[in-house]
Amino acid sequence: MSLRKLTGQYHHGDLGNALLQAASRLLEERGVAGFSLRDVARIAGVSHAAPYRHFRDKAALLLALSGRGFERLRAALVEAAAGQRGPEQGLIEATRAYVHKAVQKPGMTRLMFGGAVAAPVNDGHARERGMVLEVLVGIIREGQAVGAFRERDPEELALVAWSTMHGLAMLAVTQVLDNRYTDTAKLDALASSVAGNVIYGISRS
Amino acid sequence: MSLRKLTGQYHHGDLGNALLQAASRLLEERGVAGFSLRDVARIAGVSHAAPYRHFRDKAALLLALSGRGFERLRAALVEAAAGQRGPEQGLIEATRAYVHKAVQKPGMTRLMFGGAVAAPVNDGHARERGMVLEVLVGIIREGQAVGAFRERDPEELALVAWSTMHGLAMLAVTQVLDNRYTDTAKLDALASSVAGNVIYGISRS
DNA sequence: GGAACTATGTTTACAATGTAAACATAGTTT
DNA sequence: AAACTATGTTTACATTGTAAACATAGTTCC
Repeated sequence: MSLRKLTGQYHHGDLGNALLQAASRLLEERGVAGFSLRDVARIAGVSHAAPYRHFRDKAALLLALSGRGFERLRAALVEAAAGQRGPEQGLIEATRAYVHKAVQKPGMTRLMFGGAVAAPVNDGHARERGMVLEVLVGIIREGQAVGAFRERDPEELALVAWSTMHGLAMLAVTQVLDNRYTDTAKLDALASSVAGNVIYGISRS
Repeated sequence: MSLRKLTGQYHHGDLGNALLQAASRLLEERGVAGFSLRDVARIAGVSHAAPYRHFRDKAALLLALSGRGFERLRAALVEAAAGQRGPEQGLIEATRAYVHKAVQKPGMTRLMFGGAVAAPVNDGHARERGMVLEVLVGIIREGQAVGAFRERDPEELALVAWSTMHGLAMLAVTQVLDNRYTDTAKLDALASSVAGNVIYGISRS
């Protein structure tokens, strides 16, 4: 394919990505509920049936989109945890990043974890989710190696950590934390606090 | 109104509740995504427009439904925590109940926390949600009174607990805990473990 | 006891959506 | 350049949410 036709002619050039980008925007603007394929096509400036050349159906597009979400989440965790003093600090930073990312893209978060879309989106990404967990397992293992964390099944400890950060993130996204924690700074502080609590729990002695 | 006409005549007798019940069933069977008002009406055996005499629109029905969900969740927590040895055990039981209830009714859980439906459902129930939190705050306060839990803002500690149980519940519902924890007993054990960890964290000394 | 009133259902109608099918056009390959 | 393939567009249709007009059953008031 040639370079993108900026003149917007018959062939778009890179519609697949353009659609995903438009979908991402729409997702944040109107939420999972008010999300329509035809609007995505409209935003991308193509006919309403054009998306079907790139995605089998609506669910497939959303599946692809949430796939990106998982990958980015994983990357954010890795980046946050990397280069910290120790595993404890790494876990705290990961928690903050997790919550921050969720709140920053609530539409995406709901798509990924809300179960708003039919089966394919929920069942898919088993591997991607596994990779998110792997990051946490890695941190736990590190902590155990240094003698900071309790010696128990690393995956179970990782699930404890994941549950906590995930729960806070979801509560925040679902606006359960009304008023008091809408402020980013306060939410961030709460995230640290929550992470600290996990660490207390899984620490040795 | 007279007793319900079992003959299923023109006037149903108690359509409002029948609709909610049908909706609940449909929600679990097809998920939030494949949920249609017309199907609800079909199940209830009335015309597709009949629901509009009881709910302003689809969102209103779902709002009412999730309202019930919150109330039942609250009740389940209270019941689980009541009559336990101490606040610690109470918190553990509450956590188990929370996760259990979520997994038992995944459709409802997704409705309540998934953000799958437009604004009204998400923004509504601020009070109901607050009442769920209140139960946890109560347990925390109790624990502090007995000297078991650390002296910090009870609401913050309650949020720590809520985050953890909520996170585990959501991960389970979203089927992130593949294979290993699909077994109810194993999930239950994980819930206890997770609760135990929270308690370690918020315990005194 | 019937007449007006109100609550509750039904039918009809319509716009938006997801998706399939037939058609069109542009790049690519031979 | 001719055939092929990938990528868009149009047209068509079933499903949905919802409004409007109509129908019927309970209720209330004389």
